[in-house]
Amino acid sequence: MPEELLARVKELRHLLHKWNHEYHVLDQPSVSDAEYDKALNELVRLEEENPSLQSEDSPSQRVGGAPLSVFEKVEHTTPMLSLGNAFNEEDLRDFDRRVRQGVGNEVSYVAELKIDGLAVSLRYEDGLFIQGATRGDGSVGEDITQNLKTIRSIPLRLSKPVSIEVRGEAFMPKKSFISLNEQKEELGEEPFANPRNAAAGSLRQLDPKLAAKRNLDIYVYGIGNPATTGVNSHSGGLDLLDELGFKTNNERKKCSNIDEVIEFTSSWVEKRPALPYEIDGIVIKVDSFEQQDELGFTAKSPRWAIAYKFPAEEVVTRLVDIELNVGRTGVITPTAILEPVRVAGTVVKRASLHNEDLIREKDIKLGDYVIVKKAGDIIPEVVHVLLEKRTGEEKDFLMPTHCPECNSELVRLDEEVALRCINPECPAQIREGLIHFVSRNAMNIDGLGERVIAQLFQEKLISNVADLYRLQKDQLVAMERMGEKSATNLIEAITTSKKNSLEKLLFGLGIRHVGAKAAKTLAQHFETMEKLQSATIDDLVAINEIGEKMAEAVVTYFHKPEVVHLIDELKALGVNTDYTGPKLVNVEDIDSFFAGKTIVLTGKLEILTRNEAKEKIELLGGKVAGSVSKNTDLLIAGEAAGSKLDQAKKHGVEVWNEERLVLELNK
DNA sequence: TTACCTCGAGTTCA
DNA sequence: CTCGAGGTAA
Repeated sequence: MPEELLARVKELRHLLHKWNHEYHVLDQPSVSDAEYDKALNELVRLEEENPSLQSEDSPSQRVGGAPLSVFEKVEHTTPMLSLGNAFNEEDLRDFDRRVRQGVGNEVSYVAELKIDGLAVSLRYEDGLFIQGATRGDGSVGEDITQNLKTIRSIPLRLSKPVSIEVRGEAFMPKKSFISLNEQKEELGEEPFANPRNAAAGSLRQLDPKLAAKRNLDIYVYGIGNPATTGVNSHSGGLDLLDELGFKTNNERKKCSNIDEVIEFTSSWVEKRPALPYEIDGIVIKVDSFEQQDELGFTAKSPRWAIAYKFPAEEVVTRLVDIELNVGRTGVITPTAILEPVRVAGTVVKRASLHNEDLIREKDIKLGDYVIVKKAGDIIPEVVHVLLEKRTGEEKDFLMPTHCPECNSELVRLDEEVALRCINPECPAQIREGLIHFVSRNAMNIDGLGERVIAQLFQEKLISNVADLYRLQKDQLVAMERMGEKSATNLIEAITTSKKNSLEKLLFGLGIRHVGAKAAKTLAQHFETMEKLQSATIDDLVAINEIGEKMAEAVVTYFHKPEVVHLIDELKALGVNTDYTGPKLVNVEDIDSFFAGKTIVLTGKLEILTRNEAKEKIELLGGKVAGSVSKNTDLLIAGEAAGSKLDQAKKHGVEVWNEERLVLELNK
């Protein structure tokens, strides 16, 4: 290989990297577009002619590589959580109060624009972009590396060889959206509904060459593994991201109190339309990482951040009808059928009305003009009726007295708002139950959607969940819109689902009060269906997280003769009924001082954060409680311990200092 | 709840 | 080529 060639390729890459950064990140181009394109074309040509020169971080990657056949799943190293929402000033002040209660009054916040796009994660190793993924459910997303590489403001190589995972929001600028839709219309194609959908659609293309044409952009706003970077605050993290060559959003402000935050949010309500991209709110984060750690997380979101959402767009339309649906549990849900109307970027035709009380409370009549908005900008909601638009032609809506599907009498169980069909043979309930059984969190049978289930049920090919495992391929092929290929895939998916761990089956069965979480707890504790079937109420209540209601529901369920029969059938058909997930370690089996003990932390800890301490204790089988009682085994008293220390003395509880705790933890 | 992409089925036309 | 289903995102 001629040396000049190698040198030229290197030079081109260097120049293109530099120009790219100037243009897309700094917004200060030093060369014309034509010059850039010329260099890029030369590089692409040289690499094509000399395949040995190709490289993952070459700017030539921006034009899009070979099409993919599927998106691979990727597990995020640290989960991508969603944020809690604030809809008004009061919510923000509540948030501030909670934060200061946790970490004291010395708090600064960083307020940033919340870009309306798609959350993505970007992984770099030794400064090289190696993988990009969607958020997915927070822990597992899809690998969209090839498409993300076509976004010019994503650096393929960082200014320093660090290994880092960053998070950002990919979006389509308003301008690109408008011109893309103009192009589409010229070609006679359907335009995209809004920039966010356009961006999402672009990133879901299997062919990255198409994504490359879509002019997407990104703002990077966070680091997944900040502990490894040496920075100690969110604002420091953003500065680091700038330094590494990422594009961050400059419209951010460090605020020393909540009033400044509120002023920032309200100033953007007016400035929002003038931005070249869409935003749907403001994100507020506690700046200090130490304080973030101290605040920790709730089950679904960090306690140190919140998303302020701009007031939702409200639109007037007419409610033409109310439809009734029977759910899996027999609950009757009324749904408003609306005259189609555009709200917040999409056309809304229906909105759930939840129950009869809500209809009465809002005094909704058929034919009323109503205000509609999208709560959290996603779920449509009828806000209220426009009484002044009443003509007298409106009709009262009456809840039915009988099930719309099986015509049996509906009942309202005491203290419940819902009206229910309690006929266990109600076809609607059976059908919905089957749909639930195959759904993702339950048995997860791919290719079996609502429609196919409804069709199978209609044609009496299945009448309970065991029948699914009796289906034959030729029965499927005989159905409408079901060919050889689909049928094979479906049978395969059904067979695969037999191997599922017990909790999936338990959740799928749809026992009252047993959701995905409880199903897992039960499966972990009992490990086999037989043991669970013979459990008594006392056995169940003894388990943490299982209350009386749930215990009763479980016992009642397994005592029904038809359930016993169903489970026998499933077993005979080869469905696994054992727990096959990671083994739950029995607390008594842990060889640790903390096993089975209840520990309370108080005062200011110096070595560990409160959360770290809690996690470590729980890992060793201990339980961390909030206040001291006679059941407390041990109190860890940090600096300036207060009333809890007195309480402990009163109850004769053993007291340790933090050092002693750390020693024991590290044993 | 709606929009978007992808896939397979079924139809139409060369 | 069109249609409808499934899966994913917000």
